[in-house]
Amino acid sequence: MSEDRSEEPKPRRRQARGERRIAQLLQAAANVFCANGYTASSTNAIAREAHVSPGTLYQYFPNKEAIAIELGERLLHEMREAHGQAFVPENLALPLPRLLDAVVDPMIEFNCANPVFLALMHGSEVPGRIAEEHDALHASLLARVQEVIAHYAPGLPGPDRARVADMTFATFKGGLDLVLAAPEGPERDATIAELKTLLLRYLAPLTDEAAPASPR
Amino acid sequence: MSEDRSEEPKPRRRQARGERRIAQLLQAAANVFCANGYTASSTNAIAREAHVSPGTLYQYFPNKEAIAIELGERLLHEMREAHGQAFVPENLALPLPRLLDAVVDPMIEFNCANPVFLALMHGSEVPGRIAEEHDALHASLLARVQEVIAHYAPGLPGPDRARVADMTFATFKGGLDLVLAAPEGPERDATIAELKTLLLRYLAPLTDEAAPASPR
Amino acid sequence: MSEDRSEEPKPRRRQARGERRIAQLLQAAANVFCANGYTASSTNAIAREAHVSPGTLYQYFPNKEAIAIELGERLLHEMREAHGQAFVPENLALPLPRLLDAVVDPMIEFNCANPVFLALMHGSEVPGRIAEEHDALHASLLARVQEVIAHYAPGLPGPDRARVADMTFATFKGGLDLVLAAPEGPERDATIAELKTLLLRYLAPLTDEAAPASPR
Amino acid sequence: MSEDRSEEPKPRRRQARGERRIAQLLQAAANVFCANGYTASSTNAIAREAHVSPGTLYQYFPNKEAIAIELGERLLHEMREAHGQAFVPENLALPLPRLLDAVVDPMIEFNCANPVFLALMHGSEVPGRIAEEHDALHASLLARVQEVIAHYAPGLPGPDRARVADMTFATFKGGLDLVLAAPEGPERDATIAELKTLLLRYLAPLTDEAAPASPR
DNA sequence: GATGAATGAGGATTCATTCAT
DNA sequence: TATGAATGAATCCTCATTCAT
Repeated sequence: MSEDRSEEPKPRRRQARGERRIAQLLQAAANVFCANGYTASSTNAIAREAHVSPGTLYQYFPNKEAIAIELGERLLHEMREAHGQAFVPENLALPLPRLLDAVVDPMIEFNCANPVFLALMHGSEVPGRIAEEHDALHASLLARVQEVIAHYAPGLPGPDRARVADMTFATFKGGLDLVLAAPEGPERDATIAELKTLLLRYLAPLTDEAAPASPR
Repeated sequence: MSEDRSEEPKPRRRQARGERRIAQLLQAAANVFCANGYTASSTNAIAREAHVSPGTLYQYFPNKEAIAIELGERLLHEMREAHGQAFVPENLALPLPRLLDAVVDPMIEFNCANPVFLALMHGSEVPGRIAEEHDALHASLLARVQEVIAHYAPGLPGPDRARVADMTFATFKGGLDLVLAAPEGPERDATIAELKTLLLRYLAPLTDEAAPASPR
Repeated sequence: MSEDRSEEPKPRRRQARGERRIAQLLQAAANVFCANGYTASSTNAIAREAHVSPGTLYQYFPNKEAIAIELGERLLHEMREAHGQAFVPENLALPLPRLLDAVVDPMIEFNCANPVFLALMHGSEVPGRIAEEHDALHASLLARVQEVIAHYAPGLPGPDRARVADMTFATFKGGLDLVLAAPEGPERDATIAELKTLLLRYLAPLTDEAAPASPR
Repeated sequence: MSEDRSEEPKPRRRQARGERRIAQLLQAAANVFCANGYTASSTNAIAREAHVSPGTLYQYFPNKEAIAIELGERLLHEMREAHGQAFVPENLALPLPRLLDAVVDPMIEFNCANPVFLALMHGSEVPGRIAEEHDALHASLLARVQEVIAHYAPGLPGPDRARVADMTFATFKGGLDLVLAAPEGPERDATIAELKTLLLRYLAPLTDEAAPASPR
């Protein structure tokens, strides 16, 4: 609050306030989106949750969609910064079960801490048509999965790899729903373990060159 | 539901007319829900799609939610009637890959023919809190999965079985999204095959006592 | 109001009600447009003036602009029906002063009775850029003026005729403002007379081949 | 307004700065009013156009209306200073056609250079009720016209003179609309010439005592 | 002064639902 | 039964204006 006079305090202050407001609004949006889903959330409700007037909200975001987009981007960055090391080369060298731990655990942790993330991924709730807004979020994560798969199953042709990545990701999302729905505690832990088992069983044959890749 | 033959036809007519209206409205609702998602669908739009006035719609359904519920129930019944034999004892005796074919294929077929089904399951899009309306739908299907799992892995303790069923079902839903998003044709077929592979790899160890259950 | 039972009364009633509502809404819009101008008039205010809810207004008009358009068209039709005979061949045969009486008087009368007309012509208040919505209204009237001028000054080249028509019409509009601003009574009458004098002096030389056309 | 030379420069600076701000804001307002009309112009848009914050705008003007008023007054002064000599006695001695040139040409030039002027005269677009804000502007110009007419037609009784002045001015405004709407170049020039013809034909009989003043 | 964040009432428009016919 | 007119609260968003810094 007191001005440090050897620096540029005015703009700093202003921007700091603006940033705080934005964060506050995004947090409020996260709460409201979680509670009602994106479509059913109103900008007025978000403003109310943030204890600001609707006008204030619109000073920072041009419309509802922009809030979701910004929220998604922030979450993505946050996730990368917090758990980005999951995809470092060292981890890629791990055996699959360990890699799954390294990738899935922080991901789940992050989603437990930020349940909006899933809410945004479920997006505009229209199946078979993913809203552009959430596309980026989705695409970015999918790319990660593809990388890992490419590393583990280098022999897999591109289209197959894409399909496996899609399926892996879809499965993970489905499992994540379950994890978030489970009450925190042993039940949730067991669900997490089960999800890892599922992914492991699915992906192990891809990397296991000796074994017949698929029993079909 | 079963037809009593040889009785008073007049009231039957009335009911028949009502039934036709209801079917018409539900079909319209299905279209609209598919196009826009449940939340973004308006009852006026449904009435319009059904070539009926809003007042008429409310003569058959007390509110929007009731439409979704009834639609879900009908779809469930339809699914049971059309593909209920998937769960007959004969199928339960099949080896797992065959059972998967027997269960998954009609299920996917049904969902391709009735994409609302998935739309309703995604429900009110709020993760971690399944709307009561779609609960029944969900629960009913889950029960089926549990039965099959109970049959295939009789030694599995109850809680584990529930968890496996949940996970299986969640995975199936996730895969179904992918299938419906894929363009009809070879791509969709490949996605279906992949989904079955996934399920097979997940479930096979449960039933395959001789084999090492899990590579972990 | 009473039902003639040998005809189709139901639809008639409905349509009649709708028509009445539309008329009521347009009348309300006329009042509000007159009082505040188009831009500053709110649909809510129009609905309030019509003693209906905003929703009702939107059952008959898709948006504010549509109200202005419909209002303009109705006024135009009304004007044509009420005073369309001003342009009949008999009048065209009159000497210019009589023609001016025949054309200007009913026009002014109509505008006194329907002051919205002018409000709509002033349109979206942006000079040099006439809103499309009111264009039709404007164009239609202008065409009439051109016809008369073409008849009175057949030797006038096309572009000149257009210019004269534009100027005549602009002048008339300007004079109309004055007329409407004047308090009803002798002052208004004098203003009307003055406007006719103006128009006569402007147009007389065009038709009066014998006289020296213009002192310039 | 006139500069007192050789006095304290400090306060002058401040005022100078304030003056610059005001000029900047008024110029911005002019642009915005021209583009959207008065009603549809927002103070925020004006501030933005002036590259200034809304707060700054309100430091110089108490409200939106005050901006229009001040703008109108400045334009009036500017017009007087730039073209005020149009009304000097020498011009009044000219024959009417020459006087029209002397008065109309600079007026049109000024309006072409400052199209807001017309926008403000059209004012709040409500016909038959001239907003007080623009009243002054209007009245001032009208007074000039009255003077000229009084000079040219000294025998005209007061009320008639007022009416003629009103009509002349209204006509001029209408013609000005046309002029500004015409594309710069020969078309605009022709429109200007036509407007002068119109005014000449209207006013000539007033001054031309020999001729029968009005054919009515 | 200058800033720009903040306000909250108000604007256009929609929607679930009701009601008179 | 069926209609569609009617409702009014709620939606998204804007704007004139104020205020703390």
